[in-house]
Amino acid sequence: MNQLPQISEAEYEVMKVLWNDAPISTNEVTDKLVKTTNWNPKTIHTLLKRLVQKGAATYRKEGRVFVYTPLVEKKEYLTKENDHFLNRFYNGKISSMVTNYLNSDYVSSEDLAELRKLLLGGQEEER
Amino acid sequence: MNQLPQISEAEYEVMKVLWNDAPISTNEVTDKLVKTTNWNPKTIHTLLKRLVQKGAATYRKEGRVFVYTPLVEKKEYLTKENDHFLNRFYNGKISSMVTNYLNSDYVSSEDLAELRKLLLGGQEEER
DNA sequence: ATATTATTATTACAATTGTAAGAACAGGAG
DNA sequence: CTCCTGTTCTTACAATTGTAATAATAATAT
Repeated sequence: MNQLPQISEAEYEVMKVLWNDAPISTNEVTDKLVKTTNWNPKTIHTLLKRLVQKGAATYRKEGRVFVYTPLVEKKEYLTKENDHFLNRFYNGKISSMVTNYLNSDYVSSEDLAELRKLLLGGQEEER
Repeated sequence: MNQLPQISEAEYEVMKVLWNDAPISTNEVTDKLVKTTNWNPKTIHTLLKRLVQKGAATYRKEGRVFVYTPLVEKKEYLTKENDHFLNRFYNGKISSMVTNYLNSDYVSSEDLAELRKLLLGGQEEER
């Protein structure tokens, strides 16, 4: 059924905007990303177009302007990327990743505390 | 000083062999990878060569054969990839990643149990 | 109606990657 | 010494990606 399209790193930044604010016009997307990146608006247009080609997003004409909506779900996409990452580097086990992290002096202690809370307390929050 | 080279996904599979078994000859690398992948030996040669070009590995002639050794450390490389991944998808927070995981019915319960143990018990193992 | 402007569409181009094939060369077999 | 063969070196080539520039078109202002 699905087979999520492959979304590049730059394209993913655009998807984040769509996920947050869709339906959103070309110009709005551009404005947002020009602030958070150093991309030329033309570049952003290209990325939007590629996302549509790939089936990751769609648009409708609203007046003379295009308004975009994502077609792939963020959660589904993240799950795919998680899997891929863990399989590639940690044999599919998130615990191995965490182990590496614990040994690397690169976790902030808040992050770590939060992790503990998650795993001890109720892990059934829906949001 | 460092600036780790960028190692592609296929190249990374080769690096794993080097990390495990270096110093290791072209043919040994090839044999191993031919078993675990569906790559042509020629492809593996290309990958080895690219790794050397990139400075991720080096070799010495041993008789008429090349023997390879990694130049980048696995742990260092993993740390870099972790960071990159977490920044890209989870705002740098491993706890966010775990949250996503907990909500995704894709963690095995053993993996989860292990994770709990890690975070509760002593996290000061060196190996 | 026409010129200007805003928007979308087409084209560009180098680097990286996956995936090898073919050429060159060096050592061992005869 | 010459040929075969195993090993390394050079070249290939399409897809994807980052990063746009230029062209076409539609709407607006005059």
